[in-house]
Amino acid sequence: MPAISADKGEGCGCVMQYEAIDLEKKIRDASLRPTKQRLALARLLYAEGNRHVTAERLHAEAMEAGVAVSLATIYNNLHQFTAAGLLREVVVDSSRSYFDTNVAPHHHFFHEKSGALEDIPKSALTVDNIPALPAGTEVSSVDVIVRINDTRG
Amino acid sequence: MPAISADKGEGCGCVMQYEAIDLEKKIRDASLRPTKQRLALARLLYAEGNRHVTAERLHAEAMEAGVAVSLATIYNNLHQFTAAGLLREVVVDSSRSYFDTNVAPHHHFFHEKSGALEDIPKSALTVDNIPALPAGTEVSSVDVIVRINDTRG
DNA sequence: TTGCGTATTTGAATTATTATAAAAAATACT
DNA sequence: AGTATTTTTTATAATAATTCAAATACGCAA
Repeated sequence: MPAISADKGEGCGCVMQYEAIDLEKKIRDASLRPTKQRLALARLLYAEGNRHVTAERLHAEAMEAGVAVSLATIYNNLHQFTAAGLLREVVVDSSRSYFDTNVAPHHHFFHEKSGALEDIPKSALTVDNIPALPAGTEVSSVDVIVRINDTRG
Repeated sequence: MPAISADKGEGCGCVMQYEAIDLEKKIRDASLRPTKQRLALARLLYAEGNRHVTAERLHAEAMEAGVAVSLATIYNNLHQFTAAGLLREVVVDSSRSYFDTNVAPHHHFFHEKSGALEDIPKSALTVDNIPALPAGTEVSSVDVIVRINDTRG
């Protein structure tokens, strides 16, 4: 195996090169090692706009992209990214964890039937009059989930 | 074992009697049979004010109260009660399910460290300006979770 | 480059939950 | 009451999501 490999040979790679450097910096700044697996996952996560991903889904995408990573690695990295503020965990369904690449404060629509998540910008929704907190505590975050279903009637 | 037993012998039992009748009606109205186990669980759930319970916890309480119910029964009943509108499932932590005996619309404080849940009355908090929903969908519920932590600094 | 210490990866284990199938209990019918 | 029918319970197995700890690979210093 050559020290410097092209991974995916096709295309000019210019943009990928920029992305790669960008992502590598992102990872280094989080004091994580830019390993082949981690970079591949970062590429999948941050390639195009904001995403809501489950571990299972990311694993499938990695396999599909020809990167053989174990599920345990997926979980490790999702949690490390979350701890570093590169991802945010969204709890909507008690049976699985979703990770959101949008780490700015915002809320969510959750389509109960399909399991799909959609961002609601923070500015598009207001939460007011939060009552006094229990003594000795402070707000860590305010999560609003608007659960929606198909109209029927 | 006598046909009519007092279960817990101490005390006058008057209030318990009322409660028992009340709970039996509640269960019957949900088209469920008032079995010994189901009644015992209902008693534990609705004995005193609103509660937030996990399956594991309810099971422990049942055992402690001398009622031998299997974990499968706990899950069955929690789900049946939820389907009947007697309980509401609250998703705060993707690793376990909480069931809330308060089925009126309201929100929650969630203490991240201890895992404790506390109700916020619906009237004590306002959510406004929910943006337009995706086409063909309607709101099923709006859940607000105020995640809190111990003050430190 | 080589070797070392630590971060990372991964197969195996663990946990919460659900499914199954047979026995027990509750209700319905007569 | 006596019997049939249906619901419920439970032991056990199965599954899904997640975590653990041993083995590996990486990045750095010499």
